[in-house]
Amino acid sequence: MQKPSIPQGTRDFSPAEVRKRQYILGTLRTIFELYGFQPLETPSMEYLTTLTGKYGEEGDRLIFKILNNGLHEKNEAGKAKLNEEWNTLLSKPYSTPAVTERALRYDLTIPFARYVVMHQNDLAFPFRRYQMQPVWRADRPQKGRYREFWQCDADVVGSVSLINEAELLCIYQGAFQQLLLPVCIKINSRKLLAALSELCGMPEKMMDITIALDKLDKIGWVGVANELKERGIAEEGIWQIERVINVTGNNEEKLAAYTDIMQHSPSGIAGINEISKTLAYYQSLASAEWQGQIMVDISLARGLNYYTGVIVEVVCTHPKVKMGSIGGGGRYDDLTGLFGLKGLSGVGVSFGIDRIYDVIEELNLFPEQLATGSVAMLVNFGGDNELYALQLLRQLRTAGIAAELFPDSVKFDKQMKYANKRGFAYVLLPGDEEREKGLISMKNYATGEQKMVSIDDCVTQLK
RNA sequence: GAGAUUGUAGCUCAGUUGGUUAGAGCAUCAGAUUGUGGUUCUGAGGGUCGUGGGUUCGAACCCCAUCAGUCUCCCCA
Repeated sequence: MQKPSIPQGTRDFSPAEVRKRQYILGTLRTIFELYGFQPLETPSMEYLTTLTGKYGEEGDRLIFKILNNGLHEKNEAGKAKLNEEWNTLLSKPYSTPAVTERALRYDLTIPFARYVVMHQNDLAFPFRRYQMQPVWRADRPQKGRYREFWQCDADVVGSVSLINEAELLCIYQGAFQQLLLPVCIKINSRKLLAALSELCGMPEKMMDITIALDKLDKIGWVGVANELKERGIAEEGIWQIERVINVTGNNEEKLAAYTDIMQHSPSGIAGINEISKTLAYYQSLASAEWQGQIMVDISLARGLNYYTGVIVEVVCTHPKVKMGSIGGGGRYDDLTGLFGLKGLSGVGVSFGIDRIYDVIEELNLFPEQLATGSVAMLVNFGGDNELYALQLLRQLRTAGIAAELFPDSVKFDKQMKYANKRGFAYVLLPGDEEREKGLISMKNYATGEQKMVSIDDCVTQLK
């Protein structure tokens, strides 16, 4: 007999975990709907050609590929070709259509772009959608990183207004407010990062500067300066970057200082305007009760290289929590251009629900009542009592009370132990005496108190 | 792609310099108790010590290989 196990980087979600996850997903869904976003689902698999080349060289390697079916059914000519391609395949990191032409979804953004292009005639732009589905990556799993995990995205395409950015900030605020998580939303613009590399006189080094800068809160300025040096940035450039990093103050003060430093850079000024306009819209739309702060942070970079405008990232500020970002997003111009639909700009945010789950769990902020299933269990006393129990069960369910009958007429204490483990609020005892009198004994399982009541009273009390 | 570390009962783990028949707790099942759970008590079942070689009179323990898990770096969510 083989020992059962599940593939590396995948997880089972037990009932209590599913409930907690659904609590998070449900909260997000309610918010998305409140802001007028529409639900979208796309297939678990896409054509490999849809996905390759969209996530960079590293990304291509991490796409889960699906072996073609019917490989064994090929005719002789097919077999020869397959043999040849198989050998090529083994010597190279990528695949060939003879062996694989489908792959598991790597994220939700590219399938969304594909969907928008395919359905452009049916959609009303600006189109806002939210999507909550699993994605797969053939990465080496480690703490908090899985090969199968869920993403929760909300995006708007077909509008360049910064009102969208402001609305997405509000979605973050509203969602984390409801989930009781204290957060800080960092905001930056890719245009500012571009301006920064201009300031160094090395616009072509933007990626290097961005990657190094992103590590600021992890390795500190000295570490970043070293990395910049290694990546070939001149002393003069590093000095310029340090000058910008050293700017402190509230958002207005920071933006004013950046304006001063970058006054000769058109993209710098554009980035600053973008951020301040977004914040202005946000002020008008924001609710006074939201606790989370929004902070301009020029060291914020975000990994994906398709962002072109405002970028944001959410971190939990609770002192007990040592966790990276729990959400992020930004604007990407021309995402659909890859599939032939030019000039459509989009902006979106993503919630890292596995991390959000871990944080809520650590802070013990899941609502208590999530853990319950059925309210009551009926003990099975067998014989005529079984039929009596079934009638009662029907009445309870008709009244909307979640209840279940122990299906086997086994020893009493076994049924009671089962009830205890399941954590029912009440156990109902339809035995000989109750049946003859047309009553029911109900036992409160928390207090141990038990009484015999009419069936109507029982239904009323459980409601 | 690089590195560290761990594989012993369903689960969590002991197991001494290599030495009889490999242990504990939890879980399961049975009984004390055929209409009263959580706390008790008694007993039982359950292991090819990840796999394959090697060293040895003798290997869970030492050596080699291999597979798998976990973690770190890279990168990312």
